Amino acid sequence: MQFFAIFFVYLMQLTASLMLKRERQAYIVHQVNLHNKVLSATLSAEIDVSEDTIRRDLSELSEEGKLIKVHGGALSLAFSDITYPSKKIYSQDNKKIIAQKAAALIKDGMFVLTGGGTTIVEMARSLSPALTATFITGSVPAIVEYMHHPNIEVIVIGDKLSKSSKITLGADAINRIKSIKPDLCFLGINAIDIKHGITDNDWDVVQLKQAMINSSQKTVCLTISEKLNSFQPIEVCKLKDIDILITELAPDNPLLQPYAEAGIQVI
Amino acid sequence: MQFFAIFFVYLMQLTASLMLKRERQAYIVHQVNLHNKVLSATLSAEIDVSEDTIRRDLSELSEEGKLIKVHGGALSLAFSDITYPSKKIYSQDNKKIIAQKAAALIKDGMFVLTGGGTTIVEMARSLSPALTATFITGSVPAIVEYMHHPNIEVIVIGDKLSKSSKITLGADAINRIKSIKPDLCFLGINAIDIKHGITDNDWDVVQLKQAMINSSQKTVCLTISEKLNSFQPIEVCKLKDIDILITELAPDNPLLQPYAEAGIQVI
DNA sequence: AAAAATATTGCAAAAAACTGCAAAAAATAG
DNA sequence: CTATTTTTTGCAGTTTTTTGCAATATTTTT
Repeated sequence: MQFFAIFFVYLMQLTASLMLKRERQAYIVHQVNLHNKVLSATLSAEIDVSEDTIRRDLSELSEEGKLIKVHGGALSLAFSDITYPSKKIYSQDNKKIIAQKAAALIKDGMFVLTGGGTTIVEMARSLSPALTATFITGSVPAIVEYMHHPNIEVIVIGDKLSKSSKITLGADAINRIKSIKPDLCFLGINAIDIKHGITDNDWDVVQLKQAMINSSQKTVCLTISEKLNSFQPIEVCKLKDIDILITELAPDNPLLQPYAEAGIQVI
Repeated sequence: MQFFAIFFVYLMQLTASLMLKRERQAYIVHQVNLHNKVLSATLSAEIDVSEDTIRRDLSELSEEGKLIKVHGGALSLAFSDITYPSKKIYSQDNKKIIAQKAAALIKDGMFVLTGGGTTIVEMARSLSPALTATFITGSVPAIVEYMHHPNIEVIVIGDKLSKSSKITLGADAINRIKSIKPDLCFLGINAIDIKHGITDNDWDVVQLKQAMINSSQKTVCLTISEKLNSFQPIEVCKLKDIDILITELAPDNPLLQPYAEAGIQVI
């Protein structure tokens, strides 16, 4: 405890004694880049100056484009609006990578069951025009994509259309899925995690996904790596129930090792 | 010693609970993009703020176009973006006229069965946004239109998708149609004529149309006047089996008189 | 049609930002 | 080294922003 006391006093002296404006601002920029955010109150306490001074510093640094000033403090440029669109495109690219890996699994003559979601639609777009296979789905955007393909057959799963997810949901859809035995099932997933398995946030969607997994010979899950190690309220299935996991990452990425060790083929 | 305890607690609070507004909003956007939907209640618990604050955040983000605010939470844009073909086939004003006459027949709470074809799609576009009804169809373009309507429910008839006609066709579709009793059935027709009744040129489509007509309380046929008094190889049904005929012409047009005399209500 | 959940609105308290100003510190010139 | 100018800083009063609460609508569900 004494050590802490000494340490603390040392810190105080360091910060309090000599801090020129330049020095102080450099410190602030450093903190922002380190923690992605700073609070005026914290800085004011850390360096021993009034909040007014901190505010003036933040204003200047903001003018210089070194950080983003917000009510109560400042954020790193990483939060900038500029980052958002590019991040979105980035995510779109990732989905393309996933889509291509997934499309490569489909061979001529296969029966393929697919769910909904943007990743699945992307996969539909990535299919080779020469592919001849049968796709079964209740996802309207996917149907539209498949419809434009020259050689694949499309079986529509009917039922009540969910406007939010744009797929058909209900007992009818589930029954129909139970009556088929596709070779492959592609599922865009919302959350996956070693402990909870695959999870989602919509009861009806979960019912359908469970039926899809049960009917299929092999289940392939598609997800961007951001969704790895996250979970949601409702369990879809255990990890052992899926066969293949596809992300935009290289299969040997450390993030994926736990899943590989759980017996899932990671692509 | 006590001072340190207080100091640490202070720090923890700063980092754990206090979240700058912008930061919080960035987190919300991230969550929405990741999981396609968020609930106000969940967010309020996750970040430790009142639901009012979350709602205000969602409103602002919604204004900025970063997500779609809905009752209880918000949805990702990506999901709603997927389908907006918006290819305005300002084909014929005639079809618009027909569409409007047809749309006027549909009252709140009705169950409506519709076929495929451009006229039906045009009708879907002419529906009042306030209309609350249930539409049943196997036509993909129609489904896409209905999906964009705020208040109608959509039941999709599943089966094998015919790429030429963009509707589902087959025994399954027919069976499903047999199991329902819609108030109205709208049929875009290919040929009508006093002697042969309603005729078409695709065997499977005819099977389906027959099932639709048999199931429905009332059958409404839509056609541009060009198709009047023409016929095709396969009979769909007799004139007496349909109830209402809609064309772009005024009801008292001489061309339509034979049909009126045959007992059909001409609009 | 009633009950539950969610939204909206107005309001008040707290936090933060801004304003003008004066004192202190630093820089500059003589 | 001193006097003057400039910059920086803190302070007090005022304004704006943010947030939560309560009362009231509205929507969704049963």
